[in-house]
Amino acid sequence: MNERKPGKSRRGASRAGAESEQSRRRPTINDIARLAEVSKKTVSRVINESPFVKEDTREKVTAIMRELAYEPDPQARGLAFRRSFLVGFIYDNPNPQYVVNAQQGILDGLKGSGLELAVRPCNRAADDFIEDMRGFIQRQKLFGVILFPSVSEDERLAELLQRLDCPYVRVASVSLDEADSMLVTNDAVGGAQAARHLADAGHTRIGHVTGPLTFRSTHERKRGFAEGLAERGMSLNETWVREGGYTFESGVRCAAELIALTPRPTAIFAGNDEMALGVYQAARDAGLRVPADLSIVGYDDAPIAARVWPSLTTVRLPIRDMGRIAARKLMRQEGVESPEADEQVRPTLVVRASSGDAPG
Amino acid sequence: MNERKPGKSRRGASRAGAESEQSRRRPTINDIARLAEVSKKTVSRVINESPFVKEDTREKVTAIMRELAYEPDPQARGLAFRRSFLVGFIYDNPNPQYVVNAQQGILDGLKGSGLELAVRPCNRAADDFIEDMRGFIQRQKLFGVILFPSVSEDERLAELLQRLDCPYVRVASVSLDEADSMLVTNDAVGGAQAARHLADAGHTRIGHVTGPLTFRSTHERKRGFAEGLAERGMSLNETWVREGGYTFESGVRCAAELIALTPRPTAIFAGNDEMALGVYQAARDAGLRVPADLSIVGYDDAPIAARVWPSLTTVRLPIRDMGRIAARKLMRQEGVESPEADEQVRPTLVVRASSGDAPG
DNA sequence: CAGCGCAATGACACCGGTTACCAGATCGGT
DNA sequence: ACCGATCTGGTAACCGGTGTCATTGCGCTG
Repeated sequence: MNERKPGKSRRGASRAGAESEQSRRRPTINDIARLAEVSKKTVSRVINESPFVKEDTREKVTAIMRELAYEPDPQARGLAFRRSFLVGFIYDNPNPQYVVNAQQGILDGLKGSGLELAVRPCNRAADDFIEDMRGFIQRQKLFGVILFPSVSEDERLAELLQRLDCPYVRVASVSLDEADSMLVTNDAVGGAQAARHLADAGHTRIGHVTGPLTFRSTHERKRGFAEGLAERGMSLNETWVREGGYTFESGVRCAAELIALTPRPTAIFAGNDEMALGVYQAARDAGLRVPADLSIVGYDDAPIAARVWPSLTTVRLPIRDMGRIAARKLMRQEGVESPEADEQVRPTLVVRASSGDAPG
Repeated sequence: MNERKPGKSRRGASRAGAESEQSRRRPTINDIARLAEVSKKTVSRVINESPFVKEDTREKVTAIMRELAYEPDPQARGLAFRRSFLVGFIYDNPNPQYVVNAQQGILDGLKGSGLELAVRPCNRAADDFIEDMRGFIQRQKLFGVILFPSVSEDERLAELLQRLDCPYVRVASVSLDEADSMLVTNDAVGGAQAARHLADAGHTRIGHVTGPLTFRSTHERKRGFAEGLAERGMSLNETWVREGGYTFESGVRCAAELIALTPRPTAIFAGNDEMALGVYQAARDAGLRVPADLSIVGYDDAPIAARVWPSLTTVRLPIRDMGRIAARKLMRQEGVESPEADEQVRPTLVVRASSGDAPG
């Protein structure tokens, strides 16, 4: 008698005919061992690439595994290893484009390794945030965790991961941890590129709508922007800086304030593309033409940047690459072979139609 | 001697001090059984909500589980159940917004159930597509799979899932399967709404840029659109219909063709927002004002729809809801309690600035 | 009061791999 | 030919749960 609740599952609904039962069942390590005339331990050694197996034996076992299309059961392996083959992707970024790209990159990096990706959005402001994460990490005995901004900047989570002995890689705009666990995005470089581009076009009154000051990336982008201006003999005028919230609405509001100044800036560098679109809106509201009256530069190169009119000049972040690199970093940390050595992550400026020469 | 490859893992690197070892280890079912003075089988019964446990016993066991913050190991359970607690989300939609929303919805539905979500992008055109999927499903012994368009329309995959006895839910614009496994998106309803909206604004020459004809949704949206026009005593003129590819560029191309006709349409219904933006571009190229000279309606309500100027009238698809409903459908199929009964998925028209009265 | 049926529980094997430990085989050196 | 060192492979226990089946205790019936 089955003790489980009913549930009209289709499983096991097949007829009792046991004819091809043997051949239908997935092969186990015992089947391989029997056919190869070795012990299951030896098969296990082959699976785990132990060096203590004679070449002949290894080949024989490998051949049979291939023949039966044998795939070791990750659950059983995980149980014995006291560890799963699940990599956790924990994120709290509201930008879908960002999340999907990061996720895709991580999957690129994981491909072929036998590791699966379990995704987990989170809310850092929630009371049970840490408890929730602890449950996820510990219950699933995660192989490792990959963190992207802004949750990557959370020290409570980092501390939890260390305490639970769970390997992780943090992607962030500044180094917060030991090098092995960090992938730095060089946001300052992107800021500097935006600054040089606008300065070289002759702009001298340049505004900046920043992200929330609680984000590291905000400071990095601003710092780089200031440095870029400095290279051209200018300096960032705080009068023309406003703190936004990485949202469209905040972009509108901040840009409207900047445009209302006398003299007004002739160019605005927005901390992300979303806010840059808000700047477009504010410019339209004020009757300013882009880029004739006002040049605009964004950050991220969201797909929308190429779709709006005029198309948006912006700093492209290689998010997908970052995901791939982060995944491989994690694997290498854990002794899994991965094809590629470390790469540098560098933002690049994509010049489109929203930026032009300074008026006058 | 350790046979594994090195890998400078931090795991197990802690000092040998065994003082708090006992209390640090996660409790197992044996610990609970010992403290509750019952057999582990009885604890197992409590975990699985078997009805054959005396109320007293259940309470005692539950109390101890809570006290020790015991969480059964999903790997061990899965091994014994011959099934994992992983739900697979297989997708091939290129639209990040769509993917993230669907994913978020599925996670909403799964929340608190103990099921985790493993994501898997795929390429239906690849030679090893089915083999790849088979590996994923069988190796991980997936609890179930959720499919969104367009991979949800793939019959080879559906057949594979049936053969492997893996439960699934398909989200699609038409019913392709038994009701339990299907969540229908009623795309025709959305098409009809667009048609009525434009007809009521006085448009009589209405163009339509469709998606690829290989997609079911394309036919549904077009069918609904035609029905909506019919309700207003009009009919869809095939002269004003073009097949696009759900991409920006195809939107530009098709709209340019339509605009070049004499007489030209005064309104265009695009099969998705991406193409609708292409229509904007074509209108600008032709010197037409939106919506004064040309009204435009899209489909999806992508975030960009509210950001462009003029903002885009479009049909909103409740993708996140669809994800939640799909997840719960899957759970209910498998006898897992889920809080909510079935809901209907209905697109809604969001009227913005890109559509207006017919000129003249 | 014996006999029955059923709720409640436990003993034990098993899921598919792994490690710990041991024993047999191989091999070069003397 | 003998011996210890070095490989190689086997056995048993274990990872943390579940299935099967037997056993216990109890209220009810005849």
